[in-house]
Amino acid sequence: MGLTKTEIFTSEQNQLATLLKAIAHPARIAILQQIISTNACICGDLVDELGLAQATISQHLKELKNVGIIQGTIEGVKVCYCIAPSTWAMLELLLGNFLGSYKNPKSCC
Amino acid sequence: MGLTKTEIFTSEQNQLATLLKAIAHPARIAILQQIISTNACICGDLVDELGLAQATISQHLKELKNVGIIQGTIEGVKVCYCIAPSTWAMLELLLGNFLGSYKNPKSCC
DNA sequence: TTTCTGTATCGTAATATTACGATAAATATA
DNA sequence: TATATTTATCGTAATATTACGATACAGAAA
Repeated sequence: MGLTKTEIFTSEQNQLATLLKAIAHPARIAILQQIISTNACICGDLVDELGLAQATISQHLKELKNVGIIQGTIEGVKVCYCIAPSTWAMLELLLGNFLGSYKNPKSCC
Repeated sequence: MGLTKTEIFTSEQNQLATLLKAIAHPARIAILQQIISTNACICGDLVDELGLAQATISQHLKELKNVGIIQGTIEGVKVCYCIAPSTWAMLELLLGNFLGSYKNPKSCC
């Protein structure tokens, strides 16, 4: 137990859940907001911006990278991260389908 | 450790993360889709529809209820669940702000 | 009242997540 | 070459999540 039973769900449900889980943490939301706002990519400035240890930030970046939401390129000693457009678009698509399926109707209860 | 440092993030970041975390599981996505599609509310039919034990479904419903995404009313022996419109709207708003802030530009790396 | 039905809760095992210090690895600079 | 800078990884402690059997609880039906 303690293990999500992915095999009983559709790949779309699993995919959306995986992407959402990657975003469902305030630190990772903050990281993404930083990457977006400094539209040029950001590096380890994140450690200064947020109040988390360098190892923790690196771990969060790894999670975002693993699901493909961000991508990084090495620039000398530093690493430059940015949003991966295709995954971002996929997230918007899946979420749009999901959220849009609820047509705010007669709330029945 | 092992405890998210919510105090260093904005309430908006924390709120969005909390809502997303509630949704970021395939079983809870499936539950919400069932509730939405049978626009009349659904009860413990969820146990038949999904392949999870009754205790597990009840636990997932509790999580969705705790963050206010669904609401339930007792109907005799059964319980009728439906989407809570205001929380759903809040989620759409916060997510729209967040996802919309990325303007798919010159992916810099 | 007794019994059945639907749901919630308790307890628990397996696993995952979060955070961080310490350290390694890689590149730049002196 | 030696040293500093930046990032990744390892190890680990604290906590959270997922799933389920067992059981409790409440209302309906017999």
